[in-house]
Amino acid sequence: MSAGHTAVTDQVSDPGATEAVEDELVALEPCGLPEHPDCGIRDVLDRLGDTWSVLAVVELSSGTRRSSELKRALHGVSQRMLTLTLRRLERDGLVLRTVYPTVPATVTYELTDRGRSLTPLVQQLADWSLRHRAAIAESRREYDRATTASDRA
Amino acid sequence: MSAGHTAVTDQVSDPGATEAVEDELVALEPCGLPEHPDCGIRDVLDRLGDTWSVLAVVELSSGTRRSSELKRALHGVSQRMLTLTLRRLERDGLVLRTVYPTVPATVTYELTDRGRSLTPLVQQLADWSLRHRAAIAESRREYDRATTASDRA
DNA sequence: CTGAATCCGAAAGGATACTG
DNA sequence: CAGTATCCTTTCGGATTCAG
Repeated sequence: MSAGHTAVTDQVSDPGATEAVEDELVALEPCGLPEHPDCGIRDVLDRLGDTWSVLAVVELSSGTRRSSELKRALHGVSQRMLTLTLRRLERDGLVLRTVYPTVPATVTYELTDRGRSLTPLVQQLADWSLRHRAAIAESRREYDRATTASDRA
Repeated sequence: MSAGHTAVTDQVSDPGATEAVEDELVALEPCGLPEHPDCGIRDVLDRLGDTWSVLAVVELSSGTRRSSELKRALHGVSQRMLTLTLRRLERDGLVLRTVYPTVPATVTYELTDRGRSLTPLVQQLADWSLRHRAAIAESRREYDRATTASDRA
């Protein structure tokens, strides 16, 4: 990155900057669990739900990346979904997008503080997935074998 | 669930029972990150991605639940999605389904060991979501306000 | 009570072609 | 290189209805 001079970061302002204390459990006043429909937990979880968000955060957790680098790291991602995913992460204040006014456009992405606060969780998810993916695949085969042939029990 | 005598659990067999060591980081040999397409991480993450799986796991983390109880706990869920969600979790070996041969059918769901190993992660996700949802909502408003009016910088 | 089946609208997401 | 727009297919997921 060095030579960037007039890079344009998509800093709209500084929303939610006062969230500061990242390591203090919230009170859960309105609703503590899924009992409530409009609780808003799903709004956030849905972001982790789409196909590429988690992988993008994992990749960005090791440092700033260019768009093309992310494209390669996320492998099967289409240009469209890459952009959409990063836009949503940026919109949520998890990722900072910086545009360098170079000849062939240069754009970098990096995690914000909020995004970094999510890193350990996302890393654990990736670890868990890797640790269990074989057993899960086996469970699925078993399940399918037991259900397709005859019906269950 | 006291009186159950001949309850039928959907035990197909015991696939992946030898995964045992739940607290040892995996080696990540084949591929450590999203670099690889057929790595299989997404197969697992996708399960966390759908709308109700995480919420179901959270609810089941506090104990065995009947179908109707889950239906109420997950609030807006439709009968169809409740069944689908639980079936997928069962297929992945995260949830155990038990049918009691009572007059009006009785079915309970509970986490398996594998499902329980996921509980802390899911709980952290829920916590994180609650802790940040306000700030994220604010970021979204800011972002939308800055982009709908004029185009970005 | 629990769940399977059908119908159908709404998204997610890939492929491609086109701009700066 | 980075991103937008369009098209098109697949899946998600709700509503309803029927069955054990």
